[in-house]
Amino acid sequence: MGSTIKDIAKDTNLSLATISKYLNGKNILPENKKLIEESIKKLGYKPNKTAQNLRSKKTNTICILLPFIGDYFWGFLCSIMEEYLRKYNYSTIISSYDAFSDDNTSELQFLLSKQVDGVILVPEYSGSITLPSLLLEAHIPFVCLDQELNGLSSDFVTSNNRTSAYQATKYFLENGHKIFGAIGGDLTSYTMKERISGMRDACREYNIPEDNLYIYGGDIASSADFFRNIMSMPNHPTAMLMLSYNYTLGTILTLSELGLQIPKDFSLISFDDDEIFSAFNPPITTVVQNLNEIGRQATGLLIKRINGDYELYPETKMIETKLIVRKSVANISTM
Amino acid sequence: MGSTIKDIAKDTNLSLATISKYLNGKNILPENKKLIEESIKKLGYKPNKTAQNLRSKKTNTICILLPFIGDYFWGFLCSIMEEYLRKYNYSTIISSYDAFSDDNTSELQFLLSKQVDGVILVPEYSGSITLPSLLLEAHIPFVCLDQELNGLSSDFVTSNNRTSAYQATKYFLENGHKIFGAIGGDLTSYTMKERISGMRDACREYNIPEDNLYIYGGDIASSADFFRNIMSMPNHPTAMLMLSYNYTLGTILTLSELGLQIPKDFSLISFDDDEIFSAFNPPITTVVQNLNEIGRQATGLLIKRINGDYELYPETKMIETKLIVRKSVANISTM
DNA sequence: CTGAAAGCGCTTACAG
DNA sequence: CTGAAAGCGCTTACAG
Repeated sequence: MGSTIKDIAKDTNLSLATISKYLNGKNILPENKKLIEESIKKLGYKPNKTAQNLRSKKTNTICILLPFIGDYFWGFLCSIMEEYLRKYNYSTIISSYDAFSDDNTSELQFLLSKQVDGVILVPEYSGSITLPSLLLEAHIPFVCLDQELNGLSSDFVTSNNRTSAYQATKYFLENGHKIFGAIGGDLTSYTMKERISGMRDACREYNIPEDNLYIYGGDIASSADFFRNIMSMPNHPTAMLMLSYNYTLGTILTLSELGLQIPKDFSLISFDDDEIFSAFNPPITTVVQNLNEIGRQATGLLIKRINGDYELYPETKMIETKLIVRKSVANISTM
Repeated sequence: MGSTIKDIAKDTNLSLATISKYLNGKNILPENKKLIEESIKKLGYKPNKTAQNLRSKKTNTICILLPFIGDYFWGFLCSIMEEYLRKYNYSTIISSYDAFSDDNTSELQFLLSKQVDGVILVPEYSGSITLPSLLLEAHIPFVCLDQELNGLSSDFVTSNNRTSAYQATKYFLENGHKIFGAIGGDLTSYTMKERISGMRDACREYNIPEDNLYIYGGDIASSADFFRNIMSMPNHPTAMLMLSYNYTLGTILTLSELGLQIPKDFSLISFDDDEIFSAFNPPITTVVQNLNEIGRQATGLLIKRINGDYELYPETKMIETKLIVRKSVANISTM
């Protein structure tokens, strides 16, 4: 079907080796280069990656390993990283793995048989280290995203969760809020712990007692119950930081159910932005992660490791977030 | 590093060919089979897929091609299809392409160089046929998902959009609603046109005049304006079908802003389900697509084509949806 | 059923 | 800079 390097060699009267050199950007005579290029065009030649991989023992393929693909947040990040990797001349396989299994050998088999050059790993939670341990043993370079691993040091790229929560909390404080809280999912995960630490940092700075901070972790329905309970207290919070997207939606609805208006009756900041938050009335103030930078740093670091550069290993890169101020936080300091 | 077929041959005193036959499930003597299996275990042998691919000219790789990966809906479906494909012994590459480009040759190059055996294609809109045309020319089997192509016949798997909208509308009608509508994004796309046809089918059946049907397509902010306008009319709709997830959230918030309660003051059905819809108060009635079945059918059909079976080509598979009745539709027939 | 040999399409030392 | 030769790890006819 397609033409091969042999056809080009025959057509140009050059050797296979010379064609190969051209393909790999090595030095050849300009006149030969021209000959080869014409021939490639004429014969519609395309290098066979499979053969290249077999010979060079490099697949130029990396795998993004997710606990479960069906998550909106990771989808965006995957496309960003894919684009960066393409620039490095790498192609990307996206696959999922079972983070709750004690035995990830089948996943390792997959990576090994695919001969991927490296892995970008998104841990489900900080404790899922069976797969990372296997990668380490198999000498497959990998970079962790988002969650730091417990008891296993590795390269690691994440948002500066602590600082971002600190900034959001500070914004509450500057607007006169003195009792507030946070709602989210699994609070034992690395990212959530960091965010809560950031809140406490700000409280300490402003001399806000621990008791003024209401923090809840659980599913959406139970967190709505928590929220209703807390709002029935006489000295209830005036503001809350939503630790992830879904909880923001839930809380907004609970508020409207209680007949409370944002920001007049209650202030809100949400982690992670979405088209819908700016379309809301009022538009919601959010903490946005710099996904592009996360993707850029993670891929860059991985390629560096693949190329054998283990300078500063293991390295942690914290990417700054941005507080997008819209209209969901009221200034109550004059009250 | 890893052991090869040669090592197994040496270790078992059998020939390369015999090992290969074992690997490919051909008949060999039971005693040899046992020998080989022991040796494989002992040496930790793993077949090198790259070499297998090069020789057999089959990569057992298919590519899911999305207009943009960062979409929640496709993420789920991708993981489902990946799982099915794994059962067929295929691995999956997920990649994105530019649906608005007139020139998709770089995407084709990518597929060609990766030597994928087939493609599952998600068109951005019905008119994006530059890439499908190239696939057709290159004799790469592909199956379209979700959107039917304009002016290019191909295998095609989608939800039964028309029937699902018909059923939702009928549910409105059975509950006494006589003026209603739909809100969604790009109404010129195949899926949206089908859904609107389904609504009209139901209206015709119940002798509801065209004028009682308010349909709007646009972004979330402008559709909120539309909704506010329409609700200020004296004879405003009592119910609406939300043609996609985001619009449901927007409309719920507009309603609460207007001080209207679901379902007492307004009824709602949403396309596509999400955890949050059942956590809402009241929980939202939704039309859910059978993603698992869509994934199963799409992968099954593609594998069939790859294996050269072109029976009934081009084939369209419409997957039934399900109306999940919760509490967002009021019965107003006694009013 | 088994094995010796050729070859998939390319890259990699090694001479020249 | 160029080319002849070997070989990456496997599969595929072909004899036996």
